[in-house]
Amino acid sequence: MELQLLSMPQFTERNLVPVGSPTCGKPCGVRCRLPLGTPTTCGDPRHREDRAPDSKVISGDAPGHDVWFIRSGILRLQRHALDGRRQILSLFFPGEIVGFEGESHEGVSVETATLSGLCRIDRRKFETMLSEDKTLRAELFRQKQDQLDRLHWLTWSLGALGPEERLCGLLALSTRLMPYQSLPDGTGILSVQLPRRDIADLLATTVESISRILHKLSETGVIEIRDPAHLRFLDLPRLIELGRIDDLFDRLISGPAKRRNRLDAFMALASDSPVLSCGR
Amino acid sequence: MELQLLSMPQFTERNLVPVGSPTCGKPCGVRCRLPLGTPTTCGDPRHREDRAPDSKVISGDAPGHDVWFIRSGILRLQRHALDGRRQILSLFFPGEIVGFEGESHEGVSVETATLSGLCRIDRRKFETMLSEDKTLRAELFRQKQDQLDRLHWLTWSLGALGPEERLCGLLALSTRLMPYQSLPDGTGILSVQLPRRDIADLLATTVESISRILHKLSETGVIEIRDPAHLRFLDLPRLIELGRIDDLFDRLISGPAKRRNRLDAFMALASDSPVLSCGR
DNA sequence: CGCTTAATTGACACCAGTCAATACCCGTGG
DNA sequence: CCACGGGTATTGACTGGTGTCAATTAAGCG
Repeated sequence: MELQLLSMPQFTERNLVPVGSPTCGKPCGVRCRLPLGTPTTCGDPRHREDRAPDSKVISGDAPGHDVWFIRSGILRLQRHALDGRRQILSLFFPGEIVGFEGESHEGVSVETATLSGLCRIDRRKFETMLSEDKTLRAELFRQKQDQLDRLHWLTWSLGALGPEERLCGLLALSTRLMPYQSLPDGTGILSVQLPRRDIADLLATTVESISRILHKLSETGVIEIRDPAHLRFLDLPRLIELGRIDDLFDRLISGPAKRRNRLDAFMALASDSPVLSCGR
Repeated sequence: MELQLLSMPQFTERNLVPVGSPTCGKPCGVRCRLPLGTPTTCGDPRHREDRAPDSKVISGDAPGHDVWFIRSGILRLQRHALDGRRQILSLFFPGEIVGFEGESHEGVSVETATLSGLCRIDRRKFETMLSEDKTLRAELFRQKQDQLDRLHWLTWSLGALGPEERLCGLLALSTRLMPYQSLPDGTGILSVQLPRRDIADLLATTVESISRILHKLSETGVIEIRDPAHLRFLDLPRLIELGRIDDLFDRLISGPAKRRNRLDAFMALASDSPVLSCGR
């Protein structure tokens, strides 16, 4: 049972919003401005687990009888080939539920990409909750659709775009997925939460290419590299353009909220869903 | 309203199982051995539409207030770039429901890849059916999961494998997705339903590469090319190996059936679901 | 029997992955 | 305080696979 504590030396920096501006009052880790799902805090501390990066959550081989709720951090759904090649198929963000369906195939696994706060839920208990709570059912359905949307983007990118375009697209999307501070002058600073390796394996390219592209972008004046984990976006519109996500941008981000309305119409419920009182 | 009749000259051949062996009694078009979903025939002829290949079903721009049930044929979910590049994100098979959610983004569209028999369902009516029929809800959820599984395979392939491996994988999977006749000697004949162009755009490669790979495989003795639309698999295990889907193979195919059991447990219902009495 | 479209084959160039070496950051221990 | 060590990021040189372009063949249909 690998339960690990918070202070992992080499990652403290990565998980903070460092640039000097206290826009959000709280300690503001990954919680900051995340429109996906509802990063509810788990009430019962007994079910909470704080995980260091690269810690295994779902192994794929060992089915594992738990469902996970993400309180904070980013998880990755990945797949390894025998020769070591890895492809990240999807990322999971705070508020999302992982491990109930489809994440426990042979060969695929789920791990933490960053320092993460999870909440463990017993599978049977979760199924009971599902059968009783329409709101939760609707939420789960919604999340599944979100995952499909994101996967559609990734598939499109991998198939039709080059490495540079893909990276630009990801960067643009990251303004909504990771801590991003808009500055008065229209620029903004992104805290890159994912290590290079994960970015590379997500976009099906290499760390070398990532580096090259990033520096090329900085020479073009699109971004400014403060340090490897902090990028200043000088021209976000251009980034969106380069990433060919003009149309996808809104949908992929604001989708969840809009979609919920349509679903609620027939899947029942009225309240705005605190969603999970986790465990108990 | 582009309702077209069955006899499209240049595709008659492609849509038949031609090789001399009447294994399946009926006229046996795409209906033959399709484990995905339940290709129920639509009772009311008024809602039925037979579509020629490359006919638009969902435009993406014009929302379109219909949901579609696939009686026969294969549909493709695709996305175009401004410069003409196209990526096929997913295929839909008989028994599946299309157009309810997530297929009507900006930029993406759904078209018929082969001659197809559809059934048009009014969106509002469909929503009503959904709210009343637990079975249908469960089925829809199940299909969403199936699409995720298939998309996971595609994403994995695009990201981690080369064109040759991807094609081999697709071919292996096609034994369950398209008409495939197992012969006594262990070999089998696949009727390729998709035109080269669609295969290329699905696997993010070119028709030239497809051709080259196919002929290379025939020289290696893995397959035999009877004609462009009919391949004889001399060594299916090798094909599975080359496509790196050893583990995925079963799951991707038999998944739907198994999964249903788990879902039904809490999403209610007992019967084996005729699923849709379409329209009315 | 000629037309259009699809499929094949060949020649070529270039992008991006691979390998290898260096620079950088950070935490540790002397 | 500084030297060391491990990991990450960066940079450079090289090569091979694949896409691109163009031409040929084959097939299907009127």
